[in-house]
Amino acid sequence: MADKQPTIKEIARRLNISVSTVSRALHDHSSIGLRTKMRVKELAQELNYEPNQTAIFFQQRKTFTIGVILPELAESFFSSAISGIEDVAYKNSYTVLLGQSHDDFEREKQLTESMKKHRIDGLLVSVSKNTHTYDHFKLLENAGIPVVFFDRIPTIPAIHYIACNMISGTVQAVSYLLKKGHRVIGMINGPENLFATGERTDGYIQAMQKNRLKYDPSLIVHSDLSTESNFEAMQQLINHKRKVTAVVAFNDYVAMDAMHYAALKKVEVNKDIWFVSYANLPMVHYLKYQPAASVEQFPNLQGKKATEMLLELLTKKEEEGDTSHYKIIVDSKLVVYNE
Amino acid sequence: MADKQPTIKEIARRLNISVSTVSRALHDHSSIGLRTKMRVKELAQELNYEPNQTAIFFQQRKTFTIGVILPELAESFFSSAISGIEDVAYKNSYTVLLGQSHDDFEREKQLTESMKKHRIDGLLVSVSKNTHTYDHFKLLENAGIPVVFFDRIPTIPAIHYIACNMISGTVQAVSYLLKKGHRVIGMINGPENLFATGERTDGYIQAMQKNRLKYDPSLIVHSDLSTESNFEAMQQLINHKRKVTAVVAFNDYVAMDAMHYAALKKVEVNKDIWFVSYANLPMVHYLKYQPAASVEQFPNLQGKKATEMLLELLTKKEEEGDTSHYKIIVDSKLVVYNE
DNA sequence: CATGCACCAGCAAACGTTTGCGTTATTTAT
DNA sequence: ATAAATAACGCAAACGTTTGCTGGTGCATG
Repeated sequence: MADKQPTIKEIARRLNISVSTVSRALHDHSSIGLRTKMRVKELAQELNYEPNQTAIFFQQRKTFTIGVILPELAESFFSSAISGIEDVAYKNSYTVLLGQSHDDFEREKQLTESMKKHRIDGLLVSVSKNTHTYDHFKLLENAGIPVVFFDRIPTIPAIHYIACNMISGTVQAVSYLLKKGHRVIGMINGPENLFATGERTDGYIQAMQKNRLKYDPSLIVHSDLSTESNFEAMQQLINHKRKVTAVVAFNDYVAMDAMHYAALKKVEVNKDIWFVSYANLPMVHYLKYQPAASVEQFPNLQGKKATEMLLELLTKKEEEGDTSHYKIIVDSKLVVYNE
Repeated sequence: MADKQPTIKEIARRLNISVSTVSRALHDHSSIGLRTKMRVKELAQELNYEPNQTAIFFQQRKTFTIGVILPELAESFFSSAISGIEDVAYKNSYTVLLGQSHDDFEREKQLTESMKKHRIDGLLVSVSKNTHTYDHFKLLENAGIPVVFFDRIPTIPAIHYIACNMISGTVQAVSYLLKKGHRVIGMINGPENLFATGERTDGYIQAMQKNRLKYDPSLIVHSDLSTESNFEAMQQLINHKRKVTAVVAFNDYVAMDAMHYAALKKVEVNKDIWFVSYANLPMVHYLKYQPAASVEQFPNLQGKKATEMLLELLTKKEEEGDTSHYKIIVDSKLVVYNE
């Protein structure tokens, strides 16, 4: 076992021809005679020759590998995304190098370093919650490695990104509730430093304006997304001086906690109070308390688009010069459950 | 921007010394004087030198990369597993190359090929449902690339693997139900060709024997895991000539379907009929109908252990000779929900 | 004063491929 | 027939590192 892998050299030696000829023969280069091509290919087959990719990577200064850094693989949003990423990469015979930051800024930095060393051709990243500086990404770009951000994108200019516009979905969500007759709509929003939090707020306000209703800031409460914090937020809404009959929750987990808390306080879900949330979960239908609708963020699609964007950048790069930045926004969309 | 990456050569040129000296200086080799070391390191720092890993990989015939092939990243079981894998790999400064087979045998083969070309140091794999031959893995091993199987393991000898023993958990599950007074316990099992299906059956039988009860094969029905099939299976159990008061479901999804179907048929869950399932899901607590208990399979742990095993094999390899095969079985464990 | 021994540093090969250019036959056009 | 074009292949450099071996100092030892 463990035979030495045959090399191009070996083939050349056996056939008494030069390595360059073998190489060209294997690549169907036009300057090699049909006879020799055949002989080379046959022997290659016979010896089970496989080109040494590491040698090729080295020689070509290209690895056909894209790095992916995201916060947490176990989160269903990201695992859907990576699934889409891998699919597109695979179809284009690229390979995926993986790293999770666990929302740790330092680890994110280390990962970018490590990936740079691995000479990835490009990077896909969804930044950690604690990322506050972006030099580590700039470093990659300066080294000619394009970076595409997805979903969690930094608030800096001159980057490529694809993100989901939470505003549209939020507008739809709030409008849906308004149409159902709700007038006092609460929102359990996320941590204030998150981009996605701001978008939800904007969407809420826009929807109110569109319907010529007054916006009451006290109806938007914030949670750090822990269960306790979610409970607390829900408590605030229940105790609000106005009677809140509907709640837009930051995501499904928050919604589940909120609904749970409401039930505890004898506020009946889908009777006294209604919920709309953002879809991270595939199995809302099996839940004890179901939100009436949920905003879909298309993680798989985002992953795919991001990868396509990156691959595009990789081919464009050869042609140089272009300094424009790609931005794609996919609209989120409200999915109303047929109760 | 896009400065040419400085090389060891460049440093040598600037310092008027040889490349070998620079290389050794950077590695703190004992045969280099302190003075030169300092000079080299300073300049390296200044130029922002980074060793070209692809060159090193090539030169050392080692990539510090492990491949991971699994069926479906979006499945929570596997995303937990990969999360554990990445963690251990990262801690040991290994890198993870990713591929999903989508339970497609051909794609699995292609992935192993691709990974072999990438010269991964080792492979972690959970085989696809349709994998019926294993030559593609043997090929890797013959090339000196160790393969460790996890969770979904082939039924062939002489392999390294880590798997979860479903028997123990199943015995616990059935025993639990027996202790609760149930005497007619149904089981919705999976496709018959799956290893995990057999183990569940075995566990069921063992538990019955242990309690000196007669085993009734007609109480075990099979599903292909689709919702329709799950419904059908549940129907069979409900219509069974004996009155089934408890059901062990293949996994949480199956359980959810089964419970849903039971409810539709006016068989009240956790009153007329009780469920135990296998935990793929983190949020059973939020479900409308909850199983009374669930068998934990520790995907994250399996991933970790598998990676540790692989890394161990990688270091052992240097010492050669050892042809033994590692096997680790982690026991599954029943988690009873405090209703 | 010669010998030996640390100590430092350089030379060159090697890893496996690709590719620009040069060389030799062979064919084609004039 | 002769120059010119073409076909088929080889030479050697290059990609960036590591590493075995060799060589040259300076210094203490015999």
